[in-house]
Amino acid sequence: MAANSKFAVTVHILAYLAYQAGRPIPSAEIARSVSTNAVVIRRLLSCLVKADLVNARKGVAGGFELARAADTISLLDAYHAIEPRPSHGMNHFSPNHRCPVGARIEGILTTVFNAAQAGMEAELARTSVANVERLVRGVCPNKR
Amino acid sequence: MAANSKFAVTVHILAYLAYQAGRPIPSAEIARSVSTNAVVIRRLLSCLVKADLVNARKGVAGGFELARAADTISLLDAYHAIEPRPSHGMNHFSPNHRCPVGARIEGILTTVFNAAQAGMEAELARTSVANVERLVRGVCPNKR
DNA sequence: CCCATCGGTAACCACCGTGGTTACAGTAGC
DNA sequence: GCTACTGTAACCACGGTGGTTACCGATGGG
Repeated sequence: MAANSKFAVTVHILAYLAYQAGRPIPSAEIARSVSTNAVVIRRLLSCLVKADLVNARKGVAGGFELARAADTISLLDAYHAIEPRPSHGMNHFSPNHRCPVGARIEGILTTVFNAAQAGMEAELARTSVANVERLVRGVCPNKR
Repeated sequence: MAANSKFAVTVHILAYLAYQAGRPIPSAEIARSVSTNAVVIRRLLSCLVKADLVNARKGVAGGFELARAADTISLLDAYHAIEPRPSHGMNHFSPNHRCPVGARIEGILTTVFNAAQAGMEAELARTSVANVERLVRGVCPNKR
């Protein structure tokens, strides 16, 4: 997954849990909706559980449920749950420090990337799982 | 490159061209500053030339130069030059359309991603190559 | 109890994007 | 024509990641 596919599937999962709220949903059922393997779903749900966005119940008739009301879970919460620290691709980048440009560019790029990231995250924060659910239901989008 | 490393190197290139303005810079010299191979640099510069951000001159004493003043080239211009259409990782994502959630989620995600992308791009647009060059020189950042 | 159902993970494979490298054709100036 | 460049193609190696199988542990119903 291009790092965004993970996020796309995650939002799909949360929307599904919101849409089918009221009972525990097994990973196999979500996998059918996403058209992928149940393990892929559980891998992502494992992150969501660790971030306290979702509760898991094992055993017969177990499954997953949203841990809070859908309108208190933003897509930014989901993003942070599965993408802990955006590496910005700077790992493969170690310029020549003997060059005046190479010596300073790293810090500058970090600042630029942080700003860009913040801009993106601000947008993600504006949409909640409840918003997505309403869109799925086809009713008024009602952003915010 | 994690898709951002390309961008990191691109900004480095542009900053270098601005810093060393006044003469054509061969790719080998930039490669030394970035600590990578000259072909990698030329690959990216090829995109920048196609986007009319940079001019290339072949032959002896040839090299690359900024095509416009550094303060008229934003980092967003650079981003668009090397990342034409952000696929959002949605290529690997084809949910089950027989499920009400799967049927609608794709369009919703596209909207969400576009908004997030717009937020990021708005931030990139706020910084010009001249800003980066000034930061490299260590003088007043003077954003915008 | 025991068994069916479910989450949680490890292990492995295949694929793809991409950085690095070599090679070579084309071009421009001396 | 020689030399110093760009512009690409071709190839390899590596890492990230989606897909799959397998197995352990937990839970609750009979």
